[in-house]
Formats: sequence, C-alpha cells, structure tokens
Amino acid sequence: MRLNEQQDKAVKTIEGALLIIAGAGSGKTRVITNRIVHMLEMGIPQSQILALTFTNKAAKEMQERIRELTGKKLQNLSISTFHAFGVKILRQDIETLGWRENFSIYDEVDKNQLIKETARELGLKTEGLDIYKIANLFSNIKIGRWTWEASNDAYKQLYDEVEAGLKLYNAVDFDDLITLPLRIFQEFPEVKEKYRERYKYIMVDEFQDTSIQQYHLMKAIADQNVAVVGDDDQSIYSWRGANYENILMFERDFPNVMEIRLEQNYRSTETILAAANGVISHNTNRKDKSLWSGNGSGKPIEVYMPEDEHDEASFIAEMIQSLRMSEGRKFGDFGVLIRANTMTRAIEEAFLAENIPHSISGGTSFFQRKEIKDIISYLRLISNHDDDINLLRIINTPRRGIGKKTIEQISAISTSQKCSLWTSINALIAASESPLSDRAKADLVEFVELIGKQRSLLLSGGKGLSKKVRAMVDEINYMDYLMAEYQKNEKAARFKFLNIEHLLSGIDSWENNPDTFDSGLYAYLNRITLLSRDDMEDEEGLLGKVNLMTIHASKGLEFPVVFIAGAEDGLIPHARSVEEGDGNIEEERRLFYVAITRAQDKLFISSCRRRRKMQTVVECTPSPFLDEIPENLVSYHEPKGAISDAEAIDFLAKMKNRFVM
DNA sequence: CGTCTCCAGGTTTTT
DNA sequence: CCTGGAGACG
Repeated sequence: MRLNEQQDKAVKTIEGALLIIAGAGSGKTRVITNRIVHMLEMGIPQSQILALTFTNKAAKEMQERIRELTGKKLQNLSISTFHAFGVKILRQDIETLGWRENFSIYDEVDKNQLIKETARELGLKTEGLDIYKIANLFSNIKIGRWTWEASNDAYKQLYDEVEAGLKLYNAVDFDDLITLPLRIFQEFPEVKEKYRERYKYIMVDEFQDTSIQQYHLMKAIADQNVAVVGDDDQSIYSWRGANYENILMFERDFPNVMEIRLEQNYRSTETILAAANGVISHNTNRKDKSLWSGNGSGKPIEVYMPEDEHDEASFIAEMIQSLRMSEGRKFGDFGVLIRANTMTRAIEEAFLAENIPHSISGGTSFFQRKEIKDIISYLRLISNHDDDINLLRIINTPRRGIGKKTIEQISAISTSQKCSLWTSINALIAASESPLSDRAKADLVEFVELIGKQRSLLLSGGKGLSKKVRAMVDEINYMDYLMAEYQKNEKAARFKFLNIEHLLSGIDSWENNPDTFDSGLYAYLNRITLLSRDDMEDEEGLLGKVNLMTIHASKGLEFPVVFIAGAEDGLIPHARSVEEGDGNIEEERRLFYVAITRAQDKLFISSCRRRRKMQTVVECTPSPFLDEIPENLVSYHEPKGAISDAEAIDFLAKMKNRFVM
C-alpha cells in the first residue's frame, strides 16, 4: 500500500521541527518507521538518530519493522523508551552526581519497602500509614507535579530520608531515570553537549503521553530536527504526569514547526469509527479533527449484558470459538480489553475451560513474582553490595538462621554510622568484640562468603551468564527451598519452578541475541527492571493466541475483533479515577475511545448486571459512555447457546472441503 | 532467637 | 488466590 499525501510528506520532511497529529489508525507507526528508513537512505548515520517511545513493546516493534524494511543490522540506531534512554545516560554519567556506576533500579515494590523501612527507623507508626498513597505523593513531588503544602507537609522528612536512603544504597527509582539525567544536564552542560552533538535527529512517539520532565529531557538534547507524533484524543497517562499540553509547549518552543495531520483511518470500519467519534466528541478539551475511513460500514457493534463476570467470560470464550468456525478467524485475531488487571481471572478461567490459547499482557509483571524477585535480588546485591533493600529480601531466603534480632543489630550500626547494611555486617564480623552470638556471626560470615564467591563468578566476564546464574540458583538451594515452602501446594511449587526456568532461558536468549553487545551482569540488570511480562513473550507465540490485556496496554495495537469487557459505571469510567478529579472523566472517555479504536472489523462491548467485588456481589449499571455511541450503530446481543447447529454444520463442511482438496 | 502457622487484606492504569 | 505480617511455638 502506498503512502498517502500527508504520510509521504511526514516521511520526507526530516529537517526542522515537525508536529504530526496522527488520529487513531492513521498509519502512524508506518510513518515513523518509513521516516527512519528514509533518513538512513539519505545517508544519515544510525548513530545520529534517536527515537523515543513510550513502551518497550513499541520500541521493539519499531526496531523490527525497520530491520525488515532495510535488511540491515541496526547496531547504532537508538530506539528506546524514555526510561531506558535515561538508564543509558545514567550508566555513563551518574558518577557526576555521586552515585556509582553499578547503581540499582528500584521498582515500586522495592520503593515501598524502602519507605516502610525508613518510616520504621524514623519511629513513625507504620500501621495506619497508607504506603501506596505516600509513594504516589512522593512520586508526584519528585516529578514536579505537586509541591509541599500544609496538607502533606508531614511527610517531608520521610521523603528526604527516603531520598537519602536511595543515595546511600546506590539506588535510583523509576522517576529518577528521567529527573537525574535532567539534573546532570543542568549541572554539567558539557555532558549535555555530548548528547546534543551526537543526536541530530530526534523523534518522539506517543507525544501526548510524555511528561513535562520527559519533554524537558528531549528538549535539552534536541537541536533542530525534532519530530513529535501524537494524538491528544489518545492521552491516557495523565496520572503518570503525562501532559498533552506538551503539544502547545512544543509549538511555542519550536516556532517554525510544520504541522501535518493524518486523518484517514485505515484500520476500522465506518461503524466503529463513527462510534468512536460519537464518544470522543463529548470531550470539550480537544483539538478538533475529522477522522474518516474508506473501509465500508461493516457490521454493527454488539452490546451484551451478561448476568455476571462468569457469564461475560463464557460469552467471550464461546463467541471466539464461534467466530473461528463461522468466519475462519484465528486466535490471534482477537483482542480482549479490560480496565483493570484484576479482571483477567474470570476470563482466563473461561479460556482454560474452552481450551483457548491466550496471552496476558501486564498483570503482575513477571519480574514482580516473588521467586523471580528473590533471584534478581541476589544478582542485585552481588552487583551492588550497598543495596539494602535487596539485601534484606534475601539475607534469610532461603533460611540460613539470620533472623529479626540479628538484623536489628546490624541495622542499628547502619543507622548510627550512616552506612549500608553490608558495611555494617562486615564491621560486625571483623570486630573482636561484637554483640552477636558466635552462631549468628558464623551465619553472617557464611552469607558474606557466599555473596563474595558468587560475585567473582558472575562478574568474571566471558559468555554464559545464564549458566552462571543457574549455578548460583543451585548453590543457594533455591529449588529445595521452593519445594519445602510449598510442599502443600505442589502446583504452585511447580509453577514457580517453571518461572525460574523461564527466567534462565530469558537470560540465555538475551545474551545470545546479536543485538546485545554487553552481555554482562550489570547490563542485564539495568535492562530488566524496565521490562514487563509481555516483553518476555516470544513473538511467534503471540500470533496464535487471543490477546487479553488492559486498555492501557493495548495502545498502538489493533485486532480484527475486539471485546471490551466490563463496560460498567465505576469501571469505565473508573470510580477511583473520578474520585480524584473532574478532569479525569475526560481522560476516562479517551480511554474508552482508545479501546473502541483498536477494532478493525467487529466490536463487542459487554456490561455485567452484577459483578463480584472483593467478597460481595454488587449490582452494576452500564457505562454512561455507552449512551454516547449513536444508537443506530448498535445491536443488542441476545443470549444464546454456544454454537448454533447451522454454524457447526457449516464448519464441518468447510473442514471436509479442505481434506478433499 | 529463629521458624512456623494462621489471618487479614487486596490497592486502576505503567516505566 | 497470594502475599506479608503478627503472634505462637520450639
């Protein structure tokens, strides 16, 4: 398919500032990839190009497509998420700020743990503290979205202590991955210059979802040639600091900007697009645009009102089976979208019952699973001894006799000496007079020796990281520990077992990937914290599976058939979100808009009459957004048996034909 | 002093 | 269902 006029212009315009307003399904990804290919064809070196995306998935996909189009190795082309780009900068230059190169990256769980520990040390009552809320507050403070006010002042000391803790442990959190590079650029202009000189052509995808900080980071290194691509109607990350007013800021900062609008939708039927437009037109705060489709009107949108979430799940499962037969659809043609991860369970059960292969994106990230975190914690401690949070996680896992009292004693030294736990442990071991029992001391010595030994093995260089990690898992008897821990639940044990195997094979394929230059431990750890579970999935597998994911995770994807499950008031829009502020209702509507526009041919929306929430069953009413879809586009689905006889016979006939031929 | 067992709570969306 | 924490037990 040829590029249309606007697309072509966007691809060919590589000098100067460019703002591409790309409506849903307007071939945005194609434009971006073709634009990079065009640059390469014009002789621009890979090393001068930087493309920033929002998710790892998008980055990976872009890289793949460019590889396919050019058939070249892309060794020097930088395509990454903002966060991964931040890591890259920090690995090079974080020492200017006083961290060491082997810093740890704390995820949400680690950070919450740190907050809890710190609160305990400060003598704050931990019970009654809503760690989740506090973490949220701290994050918003750090990214400059909120400021200290009388209402939250009480936590300022805790905040400062947590920050001091991060530095002491040689660790950073997710927000630091953006704010610390910015700080480096402000304080050390010569470092900034280095990056400005290298990257001459910058591109930002999903621009509407960049935060102010990310915008500043981009602007700090951008010179002239900057292209941003976005759609204000698809801005769904404001809770993370995303601000689509960046688009206005961009226009102000780059006054000579050329604006290109992509308004032809190549993805969806006219029916689906009309529904999406009907919904989004209720938003007041948006750039007006006229998306159109030349794909024909297609089939009506089907709305179904199941009894409860189990009914809903079996409706989806049965409909998938039925469409496979009647329309020859493949499992990979289906996308099932939900608002919250907790909703996966019922649907997954139905899929298992119907034998429907599926993959789930998001959810508890693979790397958040306890068994995986344990192993990673070892690796982190081995690479960064001062990493207290990870030390605490594994110092007695598997059990090695180091309990609460011993840890308290170590911790007391750390507090008084302002040093890490690792340093305290070594001091305690070396001290001739120590408050520790001989037994405790011996256990600690053994632990320190274990870590030391593994450190020299794992950092010894050369290939074979996965082998070394496997050896470590054996050395600490982790598998035995799992067996003992879950002896009452063999299934769980086996599952965790498999997860560790999965991790090891993940390391293996990473280090054998030709795109991986540095297959050392540090490089692996830096990479891994930013990954989520679906980034582990192998590509081939996904094509033959139904895709179950949150609406947020579905952004940028498309499916021939889409189910939007749980379109109920309180979920879409989410009650929690509405609670937080009035502006959120427009964001929730955009979220629904994103969900609708994922569909190519056929869209199903279900809204349960009842849904189990925690322990109780609550009555539900349909999402108010459903009323915003023009009535004439919708047909109400009548409940019926799984597959009608006619369809089954039809299917059998088709199968027979296939055999005869 | 460390380990085991039982119980409550669940946290919107992601890097 | 699964995790983390508190309190009993050895």
